Amino acid sequence: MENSPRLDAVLRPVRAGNAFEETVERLLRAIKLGVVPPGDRLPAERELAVRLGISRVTLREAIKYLADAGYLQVRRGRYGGAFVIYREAGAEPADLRKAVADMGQGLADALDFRMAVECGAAQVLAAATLTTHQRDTLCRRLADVDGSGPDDYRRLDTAFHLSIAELTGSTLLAGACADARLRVAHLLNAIPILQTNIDHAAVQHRAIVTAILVGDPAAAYRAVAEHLEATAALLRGFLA
Amino acid sequence: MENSPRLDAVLRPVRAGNAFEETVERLLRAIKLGVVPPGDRLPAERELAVRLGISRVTLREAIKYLADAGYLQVRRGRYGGAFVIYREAGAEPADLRKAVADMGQGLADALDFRMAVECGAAQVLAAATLTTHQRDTLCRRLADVDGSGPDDYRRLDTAFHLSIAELTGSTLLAGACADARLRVAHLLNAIPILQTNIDHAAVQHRAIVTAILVGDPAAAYRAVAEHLEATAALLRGFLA
DNA sequence: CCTCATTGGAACATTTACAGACCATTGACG
DNA sequence: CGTCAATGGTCTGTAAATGTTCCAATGAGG
Repeated sequence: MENSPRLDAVLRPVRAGNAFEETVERLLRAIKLGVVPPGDRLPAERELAVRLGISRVTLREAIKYLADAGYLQVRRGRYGGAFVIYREAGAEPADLRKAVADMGQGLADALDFRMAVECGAAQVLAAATLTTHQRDTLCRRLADVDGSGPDDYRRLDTAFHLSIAELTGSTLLAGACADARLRVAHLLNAIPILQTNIDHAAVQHRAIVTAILVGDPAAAYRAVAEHLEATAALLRGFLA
Repeated sequence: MENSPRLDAVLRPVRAGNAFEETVERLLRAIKLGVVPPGDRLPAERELAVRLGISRVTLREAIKYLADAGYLQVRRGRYGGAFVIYREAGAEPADLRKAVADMGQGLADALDFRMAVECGAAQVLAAATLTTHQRDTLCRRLADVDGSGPDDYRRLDTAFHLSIAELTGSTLLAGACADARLRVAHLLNAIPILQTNIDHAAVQHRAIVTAILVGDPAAAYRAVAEHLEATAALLRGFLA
């Protein structure tokens, strides 16, 4: 019996890189996913270092790097901090084509991963008994997306999708969804935001929320799958 | 707009502990999952260190610890190595209760994660067009479990479940499923293997395979969810 | 019975990461 | 207009982890 695939899956690297690299990656994720919106600041260094479980020195190196790269602006003194100054630039179709090609095999991998993990999260949430607070949060996030302007759309759309995973209460699941989304985030950002797409997405978002509130996992799956398949098909098109 | 929950999900600790602790944990999981069956040996230190992305010194400390704890026997010279001498002892209900209590909040987290990710994987696979080879592999893994003896049951059951994720072709998804299963493996091992459960599981396994082969994601979800919910409910019972 | 490739064992210098203490700056608020 | 709390900036010593090199043991195969 071959057990090499499982061996590879289990005996994989213990750590993705050194502390500095992992920290940069983590902060970049928070920035690109809009967890900390442009103009806002990261938590204070001392607090953030504790959150991330690293030393302040290492954190500062990562912040320095991101400041040099143009993502953060650091200001001293009380009411200072590391402010997000990054804003997603609209990419050219040629750039998107190149980005898709660069991912190669990784694109299908990432899309499948995202599909599995977001569908799973929605179903888990639909199968759970929700508190009033959970229902309210979900509806509020939906309203946020619907009421957003062009500048905020991506960020609030991301917030909506991630909140589904977060509401399950599983940090592992939330982390997986955040990871999945980040892997395709730069591609999604390169797709122009058309009113048609927004309207279409709004209908699908509402279907997802309804299925979850009603407690229908099967409907939740169909709604999420349909929603994600739309963008996935668009991206896959660039591979042909 | 509150964004603290998303902030917690993304800005969480970069590393679970020091390299030594993480390595011990990783090896222990490989052993308890049966990825390296009793009597077999781990890969050579030099190779394993590369696989795990750590130094040989750190790996050796972890191996030393596991040898002292009675999981491994280390032999020198050519054809030597670190041999697995651990055999799953039927755990006392008290031990299981303690183990469940120790996981605390992490248990619900892990169970939800596993549910989401395994359901998602099965649905992705069911939605895909499968090659003959994929179908054969799936059926073979199912047959392996059905034809297994008490000693091999856990290991082959794990192999069956993981092969679903592997067959999607997404390494990210396979990794997530392996991770999910590893987190509850030691609890599952503590549950006695009853013929009733095996028979019940066999029916459910067959339902999962059928749903995937037929290409029915909804049925795949129901089958996997029902299968996982059985053990999840059992474990949750120890929290009450 | 010897050889030797392969394996674990041990020591070294170097790099990375950490913890903690202290300094410098800022701006809201009294 | 000064205070001072909260923030980033800097330094030092310590511990952890690494990379490298060499040594020691083993046993299948010649």
